[in-house]
Amino acid sequence: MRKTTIHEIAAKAGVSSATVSRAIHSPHLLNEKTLQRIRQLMEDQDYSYNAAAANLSKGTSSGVAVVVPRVNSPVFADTITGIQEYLQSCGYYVTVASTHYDAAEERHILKRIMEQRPAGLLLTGYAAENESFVISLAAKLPLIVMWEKAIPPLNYVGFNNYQSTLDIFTHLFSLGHRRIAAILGPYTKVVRAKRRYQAYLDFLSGHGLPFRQEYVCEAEPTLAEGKRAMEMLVTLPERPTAVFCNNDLQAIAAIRVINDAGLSVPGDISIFGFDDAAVSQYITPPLTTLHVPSREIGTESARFLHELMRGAQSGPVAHIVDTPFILRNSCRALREA
Amino acid sequence: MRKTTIHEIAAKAGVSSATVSRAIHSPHLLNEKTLQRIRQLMEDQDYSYNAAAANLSKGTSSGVAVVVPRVNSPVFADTITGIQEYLQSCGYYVTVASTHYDAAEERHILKRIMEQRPAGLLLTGYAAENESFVISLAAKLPLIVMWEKAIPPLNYVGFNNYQSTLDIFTHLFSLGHRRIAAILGPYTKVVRAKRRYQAYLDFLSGHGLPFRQEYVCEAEPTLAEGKRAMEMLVTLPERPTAVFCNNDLQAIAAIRVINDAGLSVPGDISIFGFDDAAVSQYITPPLTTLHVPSREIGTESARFLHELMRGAQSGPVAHIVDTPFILRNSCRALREA
DNA sequence: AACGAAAATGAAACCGGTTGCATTTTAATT
DNA sequence: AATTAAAATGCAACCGGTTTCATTTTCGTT
Repeated sequence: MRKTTIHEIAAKAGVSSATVSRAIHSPHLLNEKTLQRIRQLMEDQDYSYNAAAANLSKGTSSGVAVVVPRVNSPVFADTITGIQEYLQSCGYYVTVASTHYDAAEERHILKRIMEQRPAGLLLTGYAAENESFVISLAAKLPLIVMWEKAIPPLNYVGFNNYQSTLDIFTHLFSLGHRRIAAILGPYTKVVRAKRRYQAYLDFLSGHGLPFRQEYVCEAEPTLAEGKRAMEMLVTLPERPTAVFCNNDLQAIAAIRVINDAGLSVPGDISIFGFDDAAVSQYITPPLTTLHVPSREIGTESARFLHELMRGAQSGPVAHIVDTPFILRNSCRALREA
Repeated sequence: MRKTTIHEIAAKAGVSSATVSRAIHSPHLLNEKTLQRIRQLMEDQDYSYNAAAANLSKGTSSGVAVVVPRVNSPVFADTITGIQEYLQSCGYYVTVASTHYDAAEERHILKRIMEQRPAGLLLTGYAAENESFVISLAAKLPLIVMWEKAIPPLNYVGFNNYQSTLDIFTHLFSLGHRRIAAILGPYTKVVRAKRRYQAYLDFLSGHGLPFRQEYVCEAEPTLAEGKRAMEMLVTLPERPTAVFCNNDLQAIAAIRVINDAGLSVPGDISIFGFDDAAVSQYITPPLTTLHVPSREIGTESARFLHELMRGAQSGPVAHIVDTPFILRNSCRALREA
């Protein structure tokens, strides 16, 4: 049951294995008849190219690894989709790994991935404490950080999480809101979330608003966690009039909780989401949110990575995607009672 | 900038490369001092294991390929998550490929994947015309079909799409509905969708209901397509009183369309979804649907695959997961006017 | 001290392509 | 027919681990 090799094909075709190798990769420089003969043989013998052998010989593979905190978040799923579709069409295959927002696991995963000698690496952020490690990786292979600005020499495709978040709070302020709560991501662990938290703090102090511990929730970007956080907020003696949610899933769950408490969105509480998940425009009320072009981040990252992998010596990639407000109906101006 | 190899480590440690190889995989059969010395050297020299070399030598890799129609469907994303988490913890890495519901692409992808000599293969269904090809693959490596019953000798973890769908229609019938429309998947292409379509046909004829072409929509399982389909249905002179949606995303979009048309769910039209996506319980009205344990399908498939890959000679895997109704508020009994 | 079994290690073939360079074949030109 | 450039193909070392079988070391026993 052993696999046929190019050597066997070569023997039967009366040529050398080099010629068979060329038949696969550079058919144009073979004699037409030889080529036909070899191809026929490969067909007959059910030949299957052995990528592992090629990888070893060439020192690299046609694999690209994507590292995300979790696979089943809508936004990362979109990003992965963008990457996957683009790279698959270029002949690369995409391996996905998840870190569960854990720095140690991230580091371990990255090491294991490097053993595969991938052609490129796509990271969704990275833990702060792994920064120097990531930089050392970037010296070894094409690498792009996604979803966040990264410091040189790292390439990135993302946006300014700090600024975007700040803009949202400022917007809520301009609508008259003063009691503004924030359901944030795991800011003690994730750089991206940390920046958003910082934006919240700076917003408060910048507008002379008091910091209230009970107005800030650290939650994973899931429906369940959004629910948990909102359940806490809605029972507060002094309820917030507006809540920033770190992602749309949390926002959707928050709306449900608010409704279940007999309150209305945006009547009693305004909700501002983050990401603009596909489903957000279909819910009731349609969600006001900030659009993050998750899929485009994937596609663009893949495109740049592809260029780097093909050896383009372009300067460092620093691509900032646009994140416009999507004003729908879950947020409105506060009318003074 | 060449990578350090075990041979270099061996030379510096004054041992043979075989010993270094053992230090990596079977440290217990090395002398303690030798082991320490080698490990120290690996650390100092920044040694990185070359998986490609190992793959070639061993004839297999520690990679598992997952083939899905599309990555960013919530249900497949869940399945992939389940797979990924399970297998990553077992030391495998997971490569994802998508077929876009295209048989030719599926076949092409599978061939390319086989070049990687993966340790196992996980398929989300497969195109009907590729069946014999898939069966031939199953003879070469551990392979499990997910989301659908498969015929021997194929292993599968899934459920009976035909029966589950039939149950839903029967349920709607028992609620008094007679004008029942169906937004189906791409049944001309996907086996899974084809079976559901057949269930619809059999339901109609089984209950003496007329087949109306305008009541059946072929649509991809996306929000946009669900919207398109429902927009068509809602303008029909004789509107359906209940609509089966092939997946929850379509159902969510359908509800929005109905609301926008000034009608209510379930007041005017009952909606029955499929999948029980995480978000479905959070929307308004909470969606009545059929729960598909997407993540569990992934986990179970991964578990079985893992067993097969470790050489367990268990009989064929035929695991049917439970798909209970989740009765929420988008569906109700028809009261005769 | 001698012996045998167990533990530790080495030698080298092997996995299946790749590729630079050499060589042969073919075709074009004078 | 001779010359030469171009096209086609071969040779063989190489990529970096793995693994079988043989050999050497170590160590407990008598």
